[in-house]
Amino acid sequence: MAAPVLSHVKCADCPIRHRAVCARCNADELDELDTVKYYRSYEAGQPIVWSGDQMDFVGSVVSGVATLTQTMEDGRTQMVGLLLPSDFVGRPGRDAAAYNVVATNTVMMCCFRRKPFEDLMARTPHIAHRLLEMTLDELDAAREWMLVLGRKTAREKIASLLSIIARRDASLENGPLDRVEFELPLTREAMADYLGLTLETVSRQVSALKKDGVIELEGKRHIIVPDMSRLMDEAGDDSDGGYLV
Amino acid sequence: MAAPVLSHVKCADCPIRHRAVCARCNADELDELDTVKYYRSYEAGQPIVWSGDQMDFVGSVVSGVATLTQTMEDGRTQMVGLLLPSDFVGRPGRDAAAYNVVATNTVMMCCFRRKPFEDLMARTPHIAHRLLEMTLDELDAAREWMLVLGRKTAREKIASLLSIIARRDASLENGPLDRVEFELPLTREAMADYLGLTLETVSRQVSALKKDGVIELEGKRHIIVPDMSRLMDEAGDDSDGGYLV
DNA sequence: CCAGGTCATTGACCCAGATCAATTGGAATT
DNA sequence: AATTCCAATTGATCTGGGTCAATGACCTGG
Repeated sequence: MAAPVLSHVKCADCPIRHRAVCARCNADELDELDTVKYYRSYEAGQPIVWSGDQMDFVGSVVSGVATLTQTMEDGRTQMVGLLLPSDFVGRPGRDAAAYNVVATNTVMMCCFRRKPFEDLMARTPHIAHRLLEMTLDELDAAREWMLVLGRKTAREKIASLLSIIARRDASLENGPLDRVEFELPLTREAMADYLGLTLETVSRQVSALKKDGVIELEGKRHIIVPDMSRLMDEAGDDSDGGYLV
Repeated sequence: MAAPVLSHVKCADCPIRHRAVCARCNADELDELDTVKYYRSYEAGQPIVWSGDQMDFVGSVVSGVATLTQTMEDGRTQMVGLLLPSDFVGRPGRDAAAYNVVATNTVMMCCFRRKPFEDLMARTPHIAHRLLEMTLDELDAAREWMLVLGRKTAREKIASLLSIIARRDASLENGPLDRVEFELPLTREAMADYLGLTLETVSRQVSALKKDGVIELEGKRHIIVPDMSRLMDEAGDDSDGGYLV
């Protein structure tokens, strides 16, 4: 996991360097943010924010993976976003969280108190502009996912999820795109919640993809994709973008 | 359909007064926009923009209804948004459209050429800020819809859709919230595409809701909801927001 | 007033994925 | 090595919604 390209960013302690927030910020602006910045880590399974809670910070994921979920009273839950390192958390201008954010493994967050962040945002067009950009990306991802949820078969859904994670992972290393290898950051149940399936169906379809040689498993979580284009075919994916919230 | 509250907006010709774009703009800014503004109407079924096309304008829907859809190569299609009067179309900063936008009936659009609009946006924080706000609303709507697509039954899906349209419509008139009456702006097929169902299932579930007295039909498109809270119950909806893209 | 077209309803049957239930396989604890 | 625990697999069965097909209900134009 080499450091991404984006540089000239002041937040020196963050390995990911706030790709999300700071890509176009200059040092002065970041100095200001540094004064209200803090780090916090969360254990696997621990809630980071809960739907309806007052949200007093925004920030980005430094390491680990967190999920964004929505729940009905009867317990049915749907994941609406997956937060990987460098992803931004929080909705400037809104004070209550709309979703549950839960750490799936040990998560390190780099947080800014919301008020100062919003003040800074109001004064520096760069940041506001960058945030709009990011929000549009998330919107695209959400809408791409609507197609997955509404119209794809279970097998295609699994392939779509694996393909998104693989591509996202592969963009960090930058080897050739045919063979990709990665650690699944989700339990079968979490995958099911993302895909609108049951965990049994997820398990069956993963086994089926393995039997058909589309993927290889090492243990239960380590996935090897011998041929990315094959996987993307299985996903029924014409998209080349590959966003992920 | 009385004119909404938002005022002090220069775009005099638009009945809806650009709630979306201009809520906080002052006259000077709007004068500038007026010089690059034009109107265009589209007939039922006519594409407004096509996925992948160069998008040279942004704008808002003045009247009529349009759909935002995504399609797979084999023809499966998923609606990812419904555009009602006052909704904004276009993604500032992106030059290619990501979805198909199609008029479902006669649609009047008020458009701004994209370049001048973006220039204005870069100079006036209000507009950028408002746009971020709107995009966050759309993101919430998309994510709410992910729950509908992933976890709700066919009956709940129909109830969710009717409830969203009814609430959106009812907020324009402002009678009591128990009895609501409105014209469905979608064919059964379009509803199916929104809900990730087939048109037959949509038809069956609409009939079922009618048989159970949750809704009444007058013709095929005119819906009467005698008791909104009943309908929202059927939708399994705890949300009070009721966003719609 | 009838012909043809579009949109919607309804029925009969089927299947992908849900549900219920038993088992396996590690990893951690004792 | 035995015990617990939890994630995951696998099997058997059921069902909600898909599929295929026929019919109805309006329109619009001739």
